[in-house]
Formats: sequence, C-alpha cells, structure tokens
Amino acid sequence: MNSQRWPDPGTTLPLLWRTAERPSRGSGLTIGAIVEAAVALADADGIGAVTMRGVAERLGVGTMSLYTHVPGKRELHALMLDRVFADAAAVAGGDWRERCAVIARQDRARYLRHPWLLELPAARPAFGPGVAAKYERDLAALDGSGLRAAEMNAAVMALTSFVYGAARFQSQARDDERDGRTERRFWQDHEPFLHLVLDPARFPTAHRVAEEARRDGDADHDSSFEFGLERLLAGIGDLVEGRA
Amino acid sequence: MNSQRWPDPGTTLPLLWRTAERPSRGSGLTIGAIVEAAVALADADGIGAVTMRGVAERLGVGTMSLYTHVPGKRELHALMLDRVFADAAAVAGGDWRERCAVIARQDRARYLRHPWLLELPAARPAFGPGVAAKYERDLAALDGSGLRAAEMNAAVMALTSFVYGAARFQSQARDDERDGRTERRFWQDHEPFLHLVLDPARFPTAHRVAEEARRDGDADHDSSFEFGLERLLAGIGDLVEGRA
DNA sequence: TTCCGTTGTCGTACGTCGTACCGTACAACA
DNA sequence: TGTTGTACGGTACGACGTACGACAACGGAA
Repeated sequence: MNSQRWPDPGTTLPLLWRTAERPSRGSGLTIGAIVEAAVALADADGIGAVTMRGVAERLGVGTMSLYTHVPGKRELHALMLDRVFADAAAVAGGDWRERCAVIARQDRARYLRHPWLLELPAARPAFGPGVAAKYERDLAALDGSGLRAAEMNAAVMALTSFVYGAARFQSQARDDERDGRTERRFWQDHEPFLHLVLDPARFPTAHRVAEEARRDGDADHDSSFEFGLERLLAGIGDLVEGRA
Repeated sequence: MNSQRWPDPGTTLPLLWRTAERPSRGSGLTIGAIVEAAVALADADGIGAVTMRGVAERLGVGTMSLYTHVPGKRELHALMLDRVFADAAAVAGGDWRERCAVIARQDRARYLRHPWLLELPAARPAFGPGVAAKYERDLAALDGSGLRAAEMNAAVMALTSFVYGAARFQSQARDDERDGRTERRFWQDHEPFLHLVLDPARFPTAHRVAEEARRDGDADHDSSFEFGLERLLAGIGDLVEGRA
C-alpha cells in the first residue's frame, strides 16, 4: 500500500496557496471543495473515514477524479491541516502570559473540535496560509516578553507540546466513552484482576492511592488542563522575572 | 475493515497477565513470542510494519494461527504497549522534583526507542504488569511532595502530556529527516513562496523573526525538552512552596 | 461550422490490509 | 484403538490507495 512517495512542501505549497489550481470541467471539482468534504468527514467520523472513495462519494464524483486536483491522500491531509489552522485569530491586549494562555486554550479547543488533527504529521507543516497565520499569531503573543529568541522558541515548543499531549489524552478518553469503554466498565473489567493490579507487595503506593482515589474521584480534563497550563506559565514567568 | 469490535480490559487482561494462555502444539506459538515479534517489527519499521501476515511470517507460522492466541490486532497493540512499559524502573533518592525529572527523561527515552508507542491509544490502558509498574513508579515519585492528592494527579498529567507531546514532535521530525524531508530541503521548497509566507504586510512578526532565526539557528530537541521540563517543574515547585 | 488536440473525468484492476469461515490433522483421553 | 477437542492455516471477502488507460467535453484553428 505504501507507494514510497512522500508529500513534500515542493508539491504541497502550490496547492496550499492555490497557485496552480486546475480548471474544473463539468463536475465543479476544486481543491477547496475536496478539502471541505474531507474535513467534514473527519469531523464526523474521524480520520479513518477520510477515504478517497468516501470524499468522492460525498462530492458526487468519481473516485479517481480527485487525483486531478490532489496528488494523493497525504497531500490531502496536509491541506486539511492548513485549512483548520486558518481559524487562528490574532490575540491582542494583556501581557505575554495572558496572551499565551488564550492561545493555548484556542489550540486545545481546535484539537477537540477536530480531533483527527492529533493523528496527522505536524512536526514541520508546510507553510500554507493557515499555518502561517498561526505562526504569526504565536510569535506576536510572545513579542515583548523580554525572553531571548532561543528561549522564546523553547517556550512556544513547551506550551505546544503540553497542549498537544493534553488534548490527545482527552480526545482518546472521549473516544473510549463514546465506544462504551467507560470508567465504570473499566473497573468492572478489572475486578477479577485487582488482586494482581493492586497487589500490596508489588505495588504498595498504587494500592494505597487507589483507596484515596476511590474517595475523591478524578479531576475532569478541563481543570487538569488549566492546572498544567498555569504551572507551565508560572515556570516561564520565573525565568522572565529572573527568579530561577 | 473496521469490524466494530473494540478491545476492552475484559478480553485483554487475561492475555496481559497470561492467566488464560493457550497451549502450543507443534509451532511453539505463545502470546509472549507473538508480542516479541510484533515489537521487533515495530521498532524496525514502525507500527505500520506490524501486520498479522508480517508477524506470522517472522515466526514462521501461518497468519491465521496468531488468532488462536490473540483475538486481533488491537489487542496485540495493547500487549505491545504493556510489554515496553515494563522497563519502568523504580526511582529512589532525591526530592520529588529530581525524581520527576528522572522519570520524565526515562519516559521520553522510551518514546524515542519505541516511537510506535506514540501512535497507540494510551489514554486509559488496561493494567497489565508493565502499566501497573509504571503507575506505581509515578505515584511513588510524587509521594511526600506535600501536594494534595488532586494536585498530584494533575501534576502527573501535566508532566505526562508535556513529555508525550515533545516526544511526538521529535519523533515526527526524525521521520522527516530519515525520509529526506530535511530542514534544508524544507526551505529550498519554500523559496518560490517566500513572498507569500513572509509577506511583511500579512505576517510582520514572522517576517522579522525569520531574519533572526536565520542567524541564530534552531535549538536542538534535547535542550528544548530540558527547558520545558525545567520550567514545568519550576511552576509546580512554586505551588509546593506556596509562592503561587 | 467542423475538426482536432488537450485534458478533466472515471471504470477497471492490482496489491495491500484485517479477519471470517471452515477443513485438516494432531494430541490427549477413553 | 477409536473418539474428540482444538491448534493450525488455506481460502476468500470487502475494505483500502492508486496506476493505467478509455472516453468525452472543451477551446482554438480552419
């Protein structure tokens, strides 16, 4: 299945900036329409539902017609990513810390709105209009924080990593719930194995904490995210204020 | 392809703890051997190389024979995850902060040693021997930090999220390099589009920072990770010391 | 208006995947 | 020495991405 052909910015950029759009004959097929349909499918049923056949069917078009406008599925994924990153709005007002918090919440919300984003390669996305807008916004937020350039980059990276990881765990937990693998069911299934899982000899701390947790219950994802964000920003703040 | 059958702890736990191992007839096939082969394939060529046919071939066995011992591919993935989490060694000595740092580095190293881990559902993994050992280790590290139980959980979650996100970005970047999508190539491909990407009117900050970045160069992943880890622990430390 | 080359459209087909189904043959017990 | 339970695995089905080539719709030239 893997055709060993990798998408690269060289082939993706003209698509992203629509500088080489193919004319449509009778079908009304355009890059934009294809990406729109793919995003709709992914939002509804996950990235697994984005098949070339599925996208084509949604557009009322033959499967292979897509290949006139898009080289392949991986490039389509890159286009989808840039498409949903285009919602990155400029953040004004407040100090760098507040701006960063707003951005982190924005990014988290986008991941939860489009959880398939978390499955896509995103380490070094091609600079389409959407990714460029997000890049601009992130940099502008940290502008004037007083950090050196290298520190600014590292800080953005730390925030991005945290937001990504937190969103991914939450997204997977949501999938679990949707498919019936609830918290309740989880512990029900573990009941026959609790003597192994919570063996006080092998796992003393786990045994003890499980007791406490049963009383207190787990924190929800929202407050857990806010806690981590606040701690990370506090740690960066220490650096800004020369305290650490 | 999706058979709508989801793996759950109820079916996976007996496999994880080997309480219902099927006897092997002439082939020497066991759960352990299957998991071992699958991990070897994944380490070598990624999670995509772990196909039932591939695992069977590596074991010199018919494809369908695997299904005698393992219900399906998703359960095999869960077994693989627990298998590599079993390397979680107890961390002794130092204060909570040092112990957390050691654990974070251990976890990051495991993600980079087994990057396919990052692709697996891991939000609420079934408690096999490996996952239980990691859980015990994590909790023991934070024991005695003075944080309340809810804060401890949130702190672990924040650290886990950060480590996961950072490892994922680094892993993807490594894949990019391996497949020829190097940093150099990236900017070469962008050259014809720089007037769009770095348009001073639309993206003023990006335009300016790109100039600086060209001089300074990017920080590597190691120092970037250490920066984020240090900041996050500093922020948690503020809380412990009642400073924030 | 007619013709023809260009090119958007898409039906067919191939090789991959996970796995359902079922026949076969071996091991353990009678 | 039957008899039976079950480990093993061959075949097949429906999904997938996409290579290939036939066809038809369009634009410009005559």
